[in-house]
Amino acid sequence: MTLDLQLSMSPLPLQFYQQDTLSVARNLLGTCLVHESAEGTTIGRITETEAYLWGDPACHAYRRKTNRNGVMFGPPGHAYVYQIYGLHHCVNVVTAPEGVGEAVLIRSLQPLEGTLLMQRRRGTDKLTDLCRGPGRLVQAMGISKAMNGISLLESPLFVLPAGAFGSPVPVFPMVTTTRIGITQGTDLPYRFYIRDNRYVSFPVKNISGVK
DNA sequence: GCTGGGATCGCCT
DNA sequence: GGCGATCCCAGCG
Repeated sequence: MTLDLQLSMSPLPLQFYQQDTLSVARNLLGTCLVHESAEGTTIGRITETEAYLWGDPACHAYRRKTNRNGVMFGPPGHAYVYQIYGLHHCVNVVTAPEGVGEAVLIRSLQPLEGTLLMQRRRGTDKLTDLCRGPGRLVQAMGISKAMNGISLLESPLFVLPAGAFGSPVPVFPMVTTTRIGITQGTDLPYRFYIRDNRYVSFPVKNISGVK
């Protein structure tokens, strides 16, 4: 199938993001994140996610709604982009009904289209370094803080179902572990990734279950 | 108004 | 595997 035909596929609909947050985190594995920018189109298969839930001390929305986390309290199916450590940005998909602050962090992608553009944006040729890690993938995809709050149901930023771009749509083994880089809620098994995939940030760490 | 911590990365050894 | 860069914002006063 050509790129044009692939892109004619429909983005994941609102109903996808209305699933409970852990289901969204699991079901995002294997889907394809697309950004149609002025520089060109980049696409990556989602290989690693983390869920951040209501009542979860590691969740940015744990305490209350603020300017920074406000988008998390909005309707599902939107992008939550924030800056971390003053240098990098991370992208989440907002889940849960309006008023409930939950989201899924996208931690890694397998580059599928626009890899030359990704290499230029990242300043490296190494395929595995383009989108492995939340800060890296945001840079490779050309996602900016200005995109905080935009809808994920339409261009320029959206997700195509698993099965696009020759994904192994049937089944792939999924690993469930604790989350990376947090100091609270470290025991919660809210991180998911595709097993044996090279494009994962920290494989096989604190494995609590393999499906 | 000030202070400290944070869902990271790249470079160094 | 360790560490420095670097800045927004929440929390406190």
